[in-house]
Amino acid sequence: MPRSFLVKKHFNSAKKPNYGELDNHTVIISPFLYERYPVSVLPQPELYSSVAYSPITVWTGLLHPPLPSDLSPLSGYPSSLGRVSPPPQSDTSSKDHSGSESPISDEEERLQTKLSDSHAIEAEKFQCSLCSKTYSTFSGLAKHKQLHCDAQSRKSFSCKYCEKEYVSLGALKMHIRTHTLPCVCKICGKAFSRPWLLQGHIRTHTGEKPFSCPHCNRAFADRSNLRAHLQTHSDVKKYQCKNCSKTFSRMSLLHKHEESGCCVAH
DNA sequence: CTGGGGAAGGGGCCC
DNA sequence: AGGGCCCCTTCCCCA
Repeated sequence: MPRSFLVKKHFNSAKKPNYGELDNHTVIISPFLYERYPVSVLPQPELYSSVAYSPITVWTGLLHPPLPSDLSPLSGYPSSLGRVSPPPQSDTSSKDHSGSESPISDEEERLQTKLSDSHAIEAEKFQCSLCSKTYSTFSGLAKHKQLHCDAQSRKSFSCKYCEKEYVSLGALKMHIRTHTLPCVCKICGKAFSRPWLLQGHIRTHTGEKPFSCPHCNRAFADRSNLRAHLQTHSDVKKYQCKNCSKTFSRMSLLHKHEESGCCVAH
């Protein structure tokens, strides 16, 4: 049964994924998750998709239409910042850059030499513009920036589907799941970004509510919802209006209160 | 209109 | 590195 209220309204649809393109991305959920569901509506084991979810599929062009070849996972390195983009096919070999071999490419080395010449004239020490650490040699500064400061201060991994950027490939992969939605409910076909989100969704089919309120008889399928419910038992709510000191059990309620004019009136 | 419940999204942390 | 989990937040619906 369609639950239209579950469909998030996207005010900026340009950034949202095309869910219709996700047919080939499925995830196998352990049958025990379905065990409480009536057998007649459960998918038979042989009907389970044999295409297990793999983050690798993000990069292998299973989406329709195929992704532009120039949008590699590491294509987000902003060359304008003087950082050399890693080879597109060597994303798993990034550790090589920290090995005993030269961690700096020829191109970057030339750039550093060029910069070194000009900087050496201006100062005896090489100072990191980000954390102010100083180094006696430019190579020392370059290594510091490559291994620490640059990587932490600049988001280097760009999403190929939207404008978001991340400091680590792992974070980017996590985010990309929100576009590819590889976890598909076999009961209703709804897709999710992570397996545990799907598990939580399956509880809406099974009716399982493992999180019980210690103060009343209510139970919840989601821990966060229980936490929000516990606020209703509290005399002093967690979220307080800074103007009238009224407290609310949820931030959304506080926001509603503020938008209703309390803050304007004061 | 307000408060609460249900469902879900997403970043961060830990193992 | 990847998966699981935690936590916070948001959205929608309903009483």
